[in-house]
This record gives sequence, structure tokens and C-alpha cells, in this order.
Amino acid sequence: MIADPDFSSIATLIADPSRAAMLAALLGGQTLPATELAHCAQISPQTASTHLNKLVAGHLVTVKRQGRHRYYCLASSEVATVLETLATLAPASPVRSFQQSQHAQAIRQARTCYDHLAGQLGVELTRQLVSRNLLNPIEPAYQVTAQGEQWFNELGIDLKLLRQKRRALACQCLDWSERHYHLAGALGAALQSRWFELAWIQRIPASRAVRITEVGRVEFFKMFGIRF
Amino acid sequence: MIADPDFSSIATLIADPSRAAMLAALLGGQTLPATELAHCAQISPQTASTHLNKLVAGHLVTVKRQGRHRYYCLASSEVATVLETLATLAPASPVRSFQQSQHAQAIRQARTCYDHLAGQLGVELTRQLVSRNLLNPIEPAYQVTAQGEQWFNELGIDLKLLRQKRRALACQCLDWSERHYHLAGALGAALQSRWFELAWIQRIPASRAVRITEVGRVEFFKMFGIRF
DNA sequence: TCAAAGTTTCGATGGATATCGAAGTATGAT
DNA sequence: ATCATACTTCGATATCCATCGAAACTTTGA
Repeated sequence: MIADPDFSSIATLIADPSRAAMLAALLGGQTLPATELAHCAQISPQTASTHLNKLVAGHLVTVKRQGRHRYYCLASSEVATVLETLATLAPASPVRSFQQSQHAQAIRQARTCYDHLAGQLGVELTRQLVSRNLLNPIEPAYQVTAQGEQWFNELGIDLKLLRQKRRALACQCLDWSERHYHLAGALGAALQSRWFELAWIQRIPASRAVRITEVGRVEFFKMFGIRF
Repeated sequence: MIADPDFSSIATLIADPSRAAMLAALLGGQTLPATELAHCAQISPQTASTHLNKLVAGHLVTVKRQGRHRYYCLASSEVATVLETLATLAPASPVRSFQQSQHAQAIRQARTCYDHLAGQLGVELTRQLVSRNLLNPIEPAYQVTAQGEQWFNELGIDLKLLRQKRRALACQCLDWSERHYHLAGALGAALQSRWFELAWIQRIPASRAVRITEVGRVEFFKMFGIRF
């Protein structure tokens, strides 16, 4: 028998600033070792260890042992969704240090939202896809237009394959930094991996910020007329 | 400039069991006075007062003064979404007391998910709408079929009016107790208020559980062949 | 004007837990 | 074998904050 669902137990796990920092790092969709996460949260390895145990026990993250390393990653895309949704409500925290400001700028410009692109780049690309009539926004989702069908296939994305997945093809995900929707779902994920394949974007280690490469700058401009 | 969004500040607000209990009560979509909320959380009015101040400061709830009462309600439907999403991840907490078991049963059977129906009733109604070909589930949303168009209008729901709203018409909302989708969005909200109007369901004071009336039992069976 | 009800502020208390040093266990390299 | 690295466990400390009693404030009703 299930009683009242307790938000509080899960919220408690997320509430601690150190744990939140580690979860934020994992929101990049990467798997990271414990020491790396300790570094992200600016805490000692001992402390990180206890935190990570709690996160695993709470089913927010999973571990894989590989030799003397333990690699952690978010337990599921639902966890990522919860974190992103929480971020939507979170107040804009003022920047304190220069380093923080650099990081803030990077993360606002382009970042992964677990498996799809977010930030200015993510939102702008989505806007372009819509204004070029490749996607059609119908409230909680995007519809791929006939033109879009062809365009995505030419880009090397197999829509038929994506449709076979259980997952939603193309949905609207609220961007906490831009306060505007960007493309999520299977198509969003496929698009992101295509940009990575083409090396138009690059991961920044242990961060969910993403670097737009020189090639990317040129090609995104050619393709969409946008400057980054 | 926005830095890393801190989940933790919002999560901290939700993390406290007393505050969580008050938020859960407000998830019914009602506005409740402070004393009532203190009662829900089983804490003294003083303690409730400090908690409610924090929730207001964090923009999770809003207050309206009316005479010597202060009425609280969730600040927005986004807050409700966040709470429901959190509930999705929350572990099934075992029931301890008899009273709790009663409450748990009621809340699982039928409850409001802020402005639409959830629980066994919400899920079952949605299933029926789909199997009768009135709604068509297309991953993150539901599409109203031609038959559905007519059916909803006959029920007294003005779809044209609903479509004019900015809000998504009909989306899939994951039910934490049933682990299945139910109907949300403007249509979900309209449907719920229609059931209330028809008195097929009734609010249980200061709870998000909903009572199915005798009329409701009869009519839901006539309309959908479901027994409650 | 007084009393009662709803709510807040203040101050003291207590419990929970994040933190790290120290020490311990694995794994891998030399 | 020996040492270094990655990580964990234990124990002590310190901080945060939820809680409530006491007292005040405000509104309503008599």
C-alpha cells in the first residue's frame, strides 16, 4: 500500500548544496568518477562518498565499478527531468566570483540538458527549425512537418527508427536560462548526437556546458544564419 | 547574470516534512488558511507560520489576507507540476497507522492533481476516453479525435474556447500512484470542473482526495461502464 | 471597550546531518 | 614486494534549523 508520496525524501536528497552540485554535473549526461564529482562540489572525497551513497540509495544515480574507479551517472531521464523542472522554479542566483561568471556564461550559451541541447544555442536552433517550417509547435510537443521529414533525413537522422522507440519523438522542454522552449525527446537527443558527431559542438569535461567549435560556428551560420 | 540554477534552494523548501505536508494539501488546488495547514502538517500554528513565510518568500505559494485569515495557495501550476514530478521519483512509503491507510486508499482512488483528476479514477477515465476513440495518445500529448470533438461538446465543454488559451489542450501527466498516464492540460481541467458541476465528484475538505458521489458512481458506470 | 480567534515574533532547546581527519580496503603501477 | 591512487568507514565536531512556549499584534464580534 502506498501512502502519501513523500516529496520530502527525494527533495532532501537534492536539497543539500554539495549533492545538488554533483547532480548538476551529472546533468551533462556523462558518467563521472567519485573524485571528479567531489571536485565539482568542492568537498573532500570522504564527504562525497557519503553523499554519493545516499544518492544511489535514493535511486537518483547509479554506479558502475571499473577497477578502482566508481563511475556515477543519473539513474534515468526522469531524474534529469525532475532536476530541470526544479531549475525552472529556482531563483536566479547572483554571481559572486569571476570564475563563476565565466562558468555561468558558458552554461547559458550552450549546454546539454541530459541528452539534448539547451541554452541560447538550443533555443535558437529550435526557433530556426520552427521558423523554417521544419517543426510545428503544438503545445506540449513539436510535430515534424513534411519538409522537416526530408530535412532531418538529409542530416542523417532516421526518423522511422526514432518513431519506433517508446519515447516521445519531439517535445517542448522549458529552458530555465532562456525561459523559452527548446526541442527535447528522441529527436532532440538524435540531433545533439549528430552535432557531436559532426564536431560542431564539443563536451567540456565534467560540466554540462558545451563548446561550439570553429567548424560549428561556421556551419551553424551557413545552415541557420545564426552567429555564436 | 544567472549562475548555475540552484536546485537546492527550492529543494530545501520542499524537503522539510512539515512543509511538504502543507504543499501536498495545497496540491488539491484549493486555497487554505494557515491554521488548516498547520493541522494538515500536525504542527503548531507558530511553526506553520514560519514555514509558510518561507514558502511565500520562495515563491512556491501565495497569500491573500481576508480579515483575520490568511489564505494560501500554490503560486502557479508550474509548482504543482514540480511536486507531481517529484512524487514520481519518490519511494512508496509504507503505511503506519490505520488512519493513514484510510487516507492513502482515498488518495489513490481519486484525487485532484492541482486542476485535473488523478488516481484510479483519473487514469481509468483517461483509458476509457482513449479506448472509445475520443482521445488519441501521441506521446507527450493527447489528440482530440473527430468523435471526441463532438463528445466533449455534448458534455458541455467548449473546445474552441479551450484552444484559445495559451495552455496545452490535452497532455499526458504521469500518475505517481497508478504509474500510468492520465489526462492533463486545459481539457483535463475543464473535464474535472464539469464533474464537480455535475456533482459526480466532491472535494474532501483540506485534502486533495476526492469523493465519488452516489450519482457519480451511477453515471460513471452508465457513461463508461466503470465501477467505483 | 472588551474578549476571542487567527496569526506573528522572539528566544531557548534539541535533533539531525554535513564535514573532515584518521585509518582502512581495494586496485594498479613500478 | 612496495608504493600510489581511488575510494570507503568511523568518529568527533559544529552548524543549521525545526519546534514550541510565551507574548504580542490584528481583526472581528459582542
